[in-house]
Formats: sequence, structure tokens, C-alpha cells
Amino acid sequence: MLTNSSKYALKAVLYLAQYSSEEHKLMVKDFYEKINVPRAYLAKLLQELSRHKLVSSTRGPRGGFYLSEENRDQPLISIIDVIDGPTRLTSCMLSLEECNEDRPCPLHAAFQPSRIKMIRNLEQLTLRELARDLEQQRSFLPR
Amino acid sequence: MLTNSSKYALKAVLYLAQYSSEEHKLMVKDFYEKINVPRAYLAKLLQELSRHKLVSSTRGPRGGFYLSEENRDQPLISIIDVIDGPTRLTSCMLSLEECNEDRPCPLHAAFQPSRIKMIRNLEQLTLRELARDLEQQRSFLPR
DNA sequence: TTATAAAAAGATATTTATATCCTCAATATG
DNA sequence: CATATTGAGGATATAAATATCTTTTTATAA
Repeated sequence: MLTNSSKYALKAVLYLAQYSSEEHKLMVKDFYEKINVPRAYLAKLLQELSRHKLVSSTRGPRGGFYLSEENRDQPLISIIDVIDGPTRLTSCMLSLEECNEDRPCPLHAAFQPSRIKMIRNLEQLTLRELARDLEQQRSFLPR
Repeated sequence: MLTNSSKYALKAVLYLAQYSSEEHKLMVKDFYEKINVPRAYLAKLLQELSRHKLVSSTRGPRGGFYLSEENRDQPLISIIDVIDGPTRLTSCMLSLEECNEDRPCPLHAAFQPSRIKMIRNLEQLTLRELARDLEQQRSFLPR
């Protein structure tokens, strides 16, 4: 479904959404263990997200990563698109280029409705909303 | 969602479901191009499925691969389980071991319904049913 | 202004998935 | 029984994903 990389990235931004702010930045070394992601690899992923303005960062002493208010309004799909590439979830289940509604692949009819629903969710749910669920203990983010 | 390997495998069994029978076996060299799968790699995948009794084969002249009537009654998930391993689709979206209904991960609530629906489809749809769709031109299997 | 701390960037290593090649074993047919 | 043909199996090669290490840049604050 998702690559390890995008799972790592989602865990990281959800953690940042919960525990960071512009006034309280988090360094990689301070939370990579909390989300069980390899330290150096997490740094790479966050750099990539930072380049795409999906997380915020500053260098130097007292620097670190955090989510700005704008960052928090991004949908989940934006993280996945940057890390996994934008076609990962939308392409045909059998990766057939010519699959479409008029000439669907054998899996198309049965799976397209639930696939579309999942993608809509990813496009609509924002980090802010999921962070609220975490805060209210309606969901949890164990290592 | 699925690996290339299981996509290849699904395309192959769907092709065999359409065009092979015990009386009309297909050799790898005769159809790998039809489904756009690397020849030697397709052979490997079919061997693996054969070992698990999901496709039938005989060696020697006039040998090849085909689907028996029993093979045709297998659900799609059995192919995927053999090639990708059985946990690929069922594990948590974030691969959190401790994610469950009582302590769900942040993605759980939004995605579990459509995920379950997809998995049910894979468990219930048989090769025979999808082959029938192909035969009736309700679906298509382009290269 | 200097020392230090942090991310950014680049280079490299490792692991897994994908792909190919070569030999062996089985089977049909003359 | 000999031979050709096919899948089975093992070994190897390549590409992509995952992971680590080192150096550079930027910012802080003493």
C-alpha cells in the first residue's frame, strides 16, 4: 500500500503535529526513537519534506523541525506524493496503462470504489485533524 | 498496493484462465509477451505458484502451464499471499504492530472500512469469475 | 567574533526486489 | 531407447529501496 519511507514520513509528521511548534522545535535525535525510524534515514525524509514546504525547519543551535500552521493544513496525500511519487496509489491495480472505465482491467470494477474512497480520504484528511484525534486519545501512535 | 511480482502473477493466471486448459497448455515463451512480463521472471513466478498448487504444469514436449478446474476456483488473494506474503495487505497502514480497534493508529478509522472491503473482494473473487468477465468482454487484459 | 549545534547535502553501504542465465529432471514421441 | 522439448531449480546479475556516514552550511549565543 504505502512504502516504508512514506510510513516513516507520516509517523514523523504526525509526531511533529502533536509535539512541535515554532516555539518548540524537535531535533531528529530527540524523537527518532519515539517513532521507531532509523535516525539518519528520518533526517533524509524530513529534508525532502522540508524542501517541499511540508515541514518547517531551522538550522543551528536551538534549531530543529516543526510544523507551521500552514503545514498542519496539508492533507496526508501531499506527504505520500512527495515521498512515494504521485502515481503510487492512483494507477491501475495491475499497472496496466490502458485500463480505464471504458476498458477496465479484470480487477477494476470490484476494487475501484474502495480505492477511490481511500484516495479521497488521503486527499481530504489534514495533519491537523489527525493530530486532534491523537490529542483526544481517539487514536494512538505507538513506536 | 501490490508488488510488481504479484501483478505479474495475477496477469499470468488471468491469461491462463482465459486461454489454457488441461488439453491446451501454454508454454511461457508463447504468452509472456501477451502480458508484458519478462520471460524468465514469469517462469519463476509460475513455478512458485505451481509448487503451491495454484497453477498446473507438466514438463517435456507438449508440456506447459494451465489452470485446472480446481485452480480456477481459487480466490485472487491466494495468488497474492504466495507471491507477496500473507501480511502485505492486512497489516496496519503505518505498519504499527500495536494498532488495533481498541488503540487504533491515526489512519485506522478513516481507512479500515475500505481496506476491509478490498480484502474481502480479494478473498471472494475467484479466477473463474474474473475469467468470465474477460470472456464476456466486461473487462480487458491489455499488455 | 568564535565555538558550537543543528539541518542540508553528498557519498557510500546494505538489503530487497526484480531479472537473467545455466544446468537438471521429466516426459512425449519417433 | 534416443532425442528433443519443456518446466524446475540453482546461481548469478542488476536495479531500487533502505540505511548510514561524512562534510558543508546556517544559525545561535557566549
